[in-house]
Amino acid sequence: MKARSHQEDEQHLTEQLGATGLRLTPQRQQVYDVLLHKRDHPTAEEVFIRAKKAMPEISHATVYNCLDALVKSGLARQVNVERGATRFCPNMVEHGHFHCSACGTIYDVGLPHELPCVAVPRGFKPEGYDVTIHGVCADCGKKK
Amino acid sequence: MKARSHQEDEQHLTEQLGATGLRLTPQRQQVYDVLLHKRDHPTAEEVFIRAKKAMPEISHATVYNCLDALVKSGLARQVNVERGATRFCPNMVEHGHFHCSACGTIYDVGLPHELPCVAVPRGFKPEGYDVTIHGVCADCGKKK
DNA sequence: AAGTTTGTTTAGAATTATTCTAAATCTTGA
DNA sequence: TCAAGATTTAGAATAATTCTAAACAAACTT
Repeated sequence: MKARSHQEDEQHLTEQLGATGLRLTPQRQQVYDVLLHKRDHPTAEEVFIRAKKAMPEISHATVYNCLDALVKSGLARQVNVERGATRFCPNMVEHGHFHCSACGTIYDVGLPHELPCVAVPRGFKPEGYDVTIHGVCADCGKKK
Repeated sequence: MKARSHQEDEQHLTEQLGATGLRLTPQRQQVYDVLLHKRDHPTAEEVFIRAKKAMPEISHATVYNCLDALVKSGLARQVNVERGATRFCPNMVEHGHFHCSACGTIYDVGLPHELPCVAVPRGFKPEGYDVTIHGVCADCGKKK
């Protein structure tokens, strides 16, 4: 993975948001930092809690707004693996998610490159796809 | 698709539920009928509304309970394509979902058979997977 | 068949997740 | 500097789901 300097990071954010007609604000920066810092697919609520540590005045609605802004500009993805809160993932490299039904953890997993050839009906325009694998992770498999 | 008689249908339900330690109740039958009748990936709320037509006394909690029972016994699948209510699908044949970002409709789509070879890390036990394709459906593509 | 256990349903309360609202603040450009 | 548009905020409102305790129902015991 290519490491980016803080400078470059900010530039990247500004560009991606800008391309969608959105501004880079301290709140959006902060929310993005939270996603990058611990890539455990947090819910909006979890992002809110973490963001508040560095920015106590940030509000609930703003976190939702920021997350939406990041998703719209291609800086993060929504992850819906089960009933309940949507989760967020800043990994924009093509990958799937492994959801452990025992501990609930979501792991990023690689995908074969042939996947995009799913047969969508004539006239349908695919723009992206999500793959979720359900099962039991190595840790939970052992514990049992 | 193999058509099943009402008789056979009931037997199938009883068996599948039974294997999970659950009983076939009129409510579960009704909820399953609703799913089979209109396969448009309804939310629990929509199932509730439809089920009430034939069974006015059925409660909200029961619909959730029944849907969970059906999912646990392999008679239906949960479908989570975006933020918001979980949807349900009685099609247990391997397939993916195409989610139209314009109209919100979810279509069942075929999947290539090679898919299961996704590379899960050593020790992980995959039990099933979901594929969702996001994009614009044929109808919405035209309208624009 | 009566009693017991276990599973299921019910209404409604409670909780969780998300969106909305209106006012305040900030940015940008004229 | 002023106006327009974007963003944030607190809190209210709504939506989605789960919980609770009581009533029912089916299956199991004796």
